[in-house]
Amino acid sequence: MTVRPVSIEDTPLIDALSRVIGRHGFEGASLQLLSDAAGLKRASLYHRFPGGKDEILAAALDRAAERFAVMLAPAFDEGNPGDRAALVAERIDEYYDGGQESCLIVALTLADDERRSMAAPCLSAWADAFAAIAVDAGVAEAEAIERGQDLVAQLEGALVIASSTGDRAPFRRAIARLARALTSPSVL
Amino acid sequence: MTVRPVSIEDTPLIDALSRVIGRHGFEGASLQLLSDAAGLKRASLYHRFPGGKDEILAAALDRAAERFAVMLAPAFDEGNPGDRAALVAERIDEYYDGGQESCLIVALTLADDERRSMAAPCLSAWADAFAAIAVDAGVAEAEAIERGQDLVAQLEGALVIASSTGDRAPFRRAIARLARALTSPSVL
DNA sequence: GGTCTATTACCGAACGATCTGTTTGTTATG
DNA sequence: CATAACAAACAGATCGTTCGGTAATAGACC
Repeated sequence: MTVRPVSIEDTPLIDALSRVIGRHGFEGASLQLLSDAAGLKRASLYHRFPGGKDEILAAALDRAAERFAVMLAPAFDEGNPGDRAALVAERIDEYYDGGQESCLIVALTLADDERRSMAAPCLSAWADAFAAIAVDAGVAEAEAIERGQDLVAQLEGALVIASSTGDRAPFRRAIARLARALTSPSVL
Repeated sequence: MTVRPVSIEDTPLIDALSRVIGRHGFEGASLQLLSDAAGLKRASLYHRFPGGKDEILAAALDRAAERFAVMLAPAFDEGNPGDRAALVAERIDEYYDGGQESCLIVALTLADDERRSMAAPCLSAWADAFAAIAVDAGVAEAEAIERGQDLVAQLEGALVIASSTGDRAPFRRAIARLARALTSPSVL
């Protein structure tokens, strides 16, 4: 077996690159910015990702899907729906660092149609996880699905506001309300 | 007085340019794309906007502020808060074409820090207008402000979802719920 | 242990292409 | 005659990408 004297491991590397794409968008994330954030020269990035920017984006999306799966896992566990919702809310808060972190999904909104649709599965998984909790809390399925979507929208919008104005209060409120909004028997 | 044989008037020109910036972001909106959307060659765009892309962005933001003022005007009228909210909701729905239109504010989220902050006043005006309606409906001021922000987040997030997945249902629901959410005496 | 070789990560330098920003001159319109 | 629009080109920067070379390590062989 060969030994690889890497200067930065794959996981933190991809996380750093994801942050740049999330903050500047796919087109705005120039190799210069990516290189700076990674601590690797442009040519070295091509050694890690021979497919160029597209492969970097694919890696970022794979990593996002992986992190989303962990983040949303409690939604599909057994147990009290309220507790599961609270745990998911806590992990979402961690993932987005209390609203400071920008969202890769939002960033891809400004890319080509092809790349824009790459984020859709993440969004669906998110809404589905919320809906699963609501269903377990006794909410009718049709309404549970709507609530899931709407609460994802609430969080995404709060992230946009945080990015634009720096005000993280809407995100904090959305996180704080999440469990109640998912499990409440009445309308949202 | 001079005569100006323009091929496209300022207002529709700026609207077309705004759409391009909203869809591709400021960096992604190359002069090629802007030129195509405007039906004017690059050199002609420089004739209309001698300051280049920055002047185009400034014009787009001025126009957005103007359209926002019209859209939100009923919030500061007199009369039934519920009716005013419904009227504002209708105009928001028009502005974003039922969720099809992408939001310039979201697009600027991915720009430089300087340009990113340019969208903040629009966002504040929006939330303030919502808050004004809620206050007139008898909601305590502190909660009214929060509701305003949260409902803006709901709408922005719904626009993100529409951009990503093409599903405009969350936006439609947010519009439909707006008046009730603003004027309801209970919590959101 | 010492030496060779293969493999790997990384980097410097350059490539062609595209972008922004601008200029000059021409055509067309009112 | 003034203005709008265009064609064509320019420099300079930056884009994504490729190629060749360097340093460092691992295993093989003596």
